Amino acid sequence: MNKDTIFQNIRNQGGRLTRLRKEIVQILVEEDCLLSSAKLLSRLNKLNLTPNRSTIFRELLFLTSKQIILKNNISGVDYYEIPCEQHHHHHLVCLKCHAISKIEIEDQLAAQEKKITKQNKFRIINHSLEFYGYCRKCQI
Amino acid sequence: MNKDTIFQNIRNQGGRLTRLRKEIVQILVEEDCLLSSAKLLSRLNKLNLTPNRSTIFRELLFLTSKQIILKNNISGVDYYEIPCEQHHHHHLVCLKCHAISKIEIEDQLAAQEKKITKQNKFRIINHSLEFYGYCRKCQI
DNA sequence: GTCTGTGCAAACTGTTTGCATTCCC
DNA sequence: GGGAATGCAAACAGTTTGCACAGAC
Repeated sequence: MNKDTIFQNIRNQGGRLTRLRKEIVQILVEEDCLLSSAKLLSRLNKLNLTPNRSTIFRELLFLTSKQIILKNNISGVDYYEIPCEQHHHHHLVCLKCHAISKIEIEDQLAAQEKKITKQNKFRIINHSLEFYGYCRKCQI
Repeated sequence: MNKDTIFQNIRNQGGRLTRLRKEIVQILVEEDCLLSSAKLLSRLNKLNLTPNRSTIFRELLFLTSKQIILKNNISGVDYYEIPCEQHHHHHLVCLKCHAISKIEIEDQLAAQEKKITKQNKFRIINHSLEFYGYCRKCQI
């Protein structure tokens, strides 16, 4: 999803296009992976935008509620990303430096979900799969 | 792993067997699924044990460090369970009532891990897979 | 002008830490 | 008796909320 489509989407849903909101979308589009509120804030600071943290949280809540971004809590902190409609992906999480990277693997999880739903009477909405370990830099 | 083996294991590693510690192990063995510190505390209360919360956290840290239990953070809160050596399992997490249940599915994740490690120079230690949705009771 | 978005301060949840006391072995 | 375990209070991180003001449309 490119940023202008997203802006249109926001307008269509009655949202306003403030500088902050546009920059946040821009940053998330460019990042193309999970980003924490703290990292997002420091990115904004570099653009001379110094919003209050509560504003960031509210903005991320807004974008999540409009289904523009997805929230994923990893080890206690919330991360956000723009979903990629074609390829559902997973993440590699470094236990030392906490870096997160995307990974695309073939899995039959979508197929499994149907089976699980049937067998367990549990209606699955989504899933999250993270691999924890040590990234290249942190292995030594 | 049964509780007496665990007690022996604790003794062997220099840990003491206090009433609290024994009850916590007992509760986790019986639960046989993820339990939060808060739920654990309320189970203990029913047994007329009213430890301080910090004691609970320290106890769970102790058991984790001794590899007797595993910690899994889901949506911002830590859950603990006694690992099951034969079958690695995953979890169904209800988005409404937050109930967590075990699920065993055939996956090739162990095989995938080797491939990922090779391709990404990322040494995987473990993974976590959770399915989010609505449990039987919460589906209306 | 209206209603959404924002800043500020304060509350909140889950977890961690320092220090003095208790009690297991 | 010595060291591990515990209670208590206080700190901490990440997130949420109430209220007043600012700014997009």
